Amino acid sequence: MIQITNSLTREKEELVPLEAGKIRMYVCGPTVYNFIHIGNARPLVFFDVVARYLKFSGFQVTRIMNYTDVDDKIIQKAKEEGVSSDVITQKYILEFETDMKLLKVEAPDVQPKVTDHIPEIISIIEKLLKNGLAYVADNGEVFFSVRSFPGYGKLSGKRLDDLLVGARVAPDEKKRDPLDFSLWKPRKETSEPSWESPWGPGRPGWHIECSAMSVKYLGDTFDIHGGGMDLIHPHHENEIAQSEGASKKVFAKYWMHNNMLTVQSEKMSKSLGNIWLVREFINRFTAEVLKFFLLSGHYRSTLDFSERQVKEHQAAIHRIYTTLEKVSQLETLEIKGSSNPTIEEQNLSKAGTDFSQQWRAAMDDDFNTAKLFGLIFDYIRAVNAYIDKKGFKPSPHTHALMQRFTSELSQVSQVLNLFGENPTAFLKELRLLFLKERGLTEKEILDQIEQRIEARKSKNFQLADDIRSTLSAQGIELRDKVTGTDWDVSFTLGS
RNA sequence: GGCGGCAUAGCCAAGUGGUAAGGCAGAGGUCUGCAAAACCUUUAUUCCCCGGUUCGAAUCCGGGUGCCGCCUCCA
Repeated sequence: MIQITNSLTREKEELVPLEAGKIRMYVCGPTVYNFIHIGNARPLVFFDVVARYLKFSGFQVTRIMNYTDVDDKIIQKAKEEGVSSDVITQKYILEFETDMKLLKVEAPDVQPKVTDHIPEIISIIEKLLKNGLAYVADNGEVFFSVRSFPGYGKLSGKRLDDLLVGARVAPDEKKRDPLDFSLWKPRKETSEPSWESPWGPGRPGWHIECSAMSVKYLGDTFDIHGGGMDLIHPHHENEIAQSEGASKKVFAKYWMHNNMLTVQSEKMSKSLGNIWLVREFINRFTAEVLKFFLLSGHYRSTLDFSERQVKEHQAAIHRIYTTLEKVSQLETLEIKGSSNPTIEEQNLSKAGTDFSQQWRAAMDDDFNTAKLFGLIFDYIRAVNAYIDKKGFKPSPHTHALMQRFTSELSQVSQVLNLFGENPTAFLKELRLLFLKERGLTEKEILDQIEQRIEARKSKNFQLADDIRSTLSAQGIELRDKVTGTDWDVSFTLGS
């Protein structure tokens, strides 16, 4: 049984699909006028995981995420750059797709654009007018009449009279009530994108697009609507008013909202200027580290970003991949014969059984990825304890135990979209990125290692140790093995 | 002013009535020429404060304090 916290009821509820075996979900997508930052990536990564887990649990999932490609900000940016809005939106849709690929996040089933759905939008507005929930102002602007919709405020818990006191509601003499919001905006300048409508040339308001596109692809009522918590009011509240006002049916059954990413306790946002672009982060630290970070806390909690946290997560993910690499080497080694499993082997087998059951339970419980991470580390410790026990020799059971581990992790990987890289290649990438961060080259390190090998041959341990400690101070750790000296990086140095 | 969220170790973080997961950092040990990785042990008598309910509360209730978000574009 999967439970999700429904923002609408503020309760954790059992997920019961409207249609057996199927889940239809809609998540608000980007306004395409800029590069996305890692705060924007949180819902992209999280709702991808939601969809993946639902599929993993046997549901057929349809997921829609829109592109908002008509908007004041786009028009403004187009003006600034002296180009048409299309130029801006086409560019940033491509950039968004690039970022999604860098993140290795699966694309939703449909990514509709507002500009391709003007007839649908007009048709909803007409329904709202017919139902007495909207009105046309003298200049051709169409407004939604908030006070005519009795359920207004049910998602955000806000009351209309309280909102008025907020004093930040823009006064506008065309509106019958200051809280009414725009469904259709008349064209101001011919250079603006506009479409013909029964109310003259113009363009849709912000909220109506999501109502029109969700209904088109998912029907009047669908299962899950997701987005960031900052969209609850007014965006999602208005979507409910429009959709339910037009169809007279329940809009979305479950509302899921991810919390914000903060920097020093302040929301990461374009307006505050404290952003890290997705591509910058990935180029420096990999998509794995970003996704690990974004899923390391529960989705309903704020997540604070700092460079220190990045290092800690790098160290954590390095630990996971180091174990995966060790295991992959043992996994190929099959020993024939028979023997009774040792106590260690029985324990590891049980750890696998526990893990298999517990990680699903964690995900069933409102997608608790943070708890799942804890379980992974438990399992990893059990595996390391077995492999690295003094005097360890592979037995006829080793192969199966390692395969079990790999197969459990690969199932988790399917769901979290993490830990699926080739361990050796990924660890190498981490090492090289680490060197790049610090302006070091692999050759410098290999040269140092050569010198140290010479020093050790001549029993000059003083020099050998000096080389080691110099490298160590730079975050490079040397490992002497029978086969030679390897090097690796230490992420939390200096923190 | 209204609505909502959060407060758990040095840092991050899970945990919604049964006696504090996990990661990072720290300490001691095993291993090692010295190290590293890995493992073992250890690090919060206590979960912002004050009351209450209960055999029992980080978890429920009441009252404070602090931080954040939304009410304007924001994921």
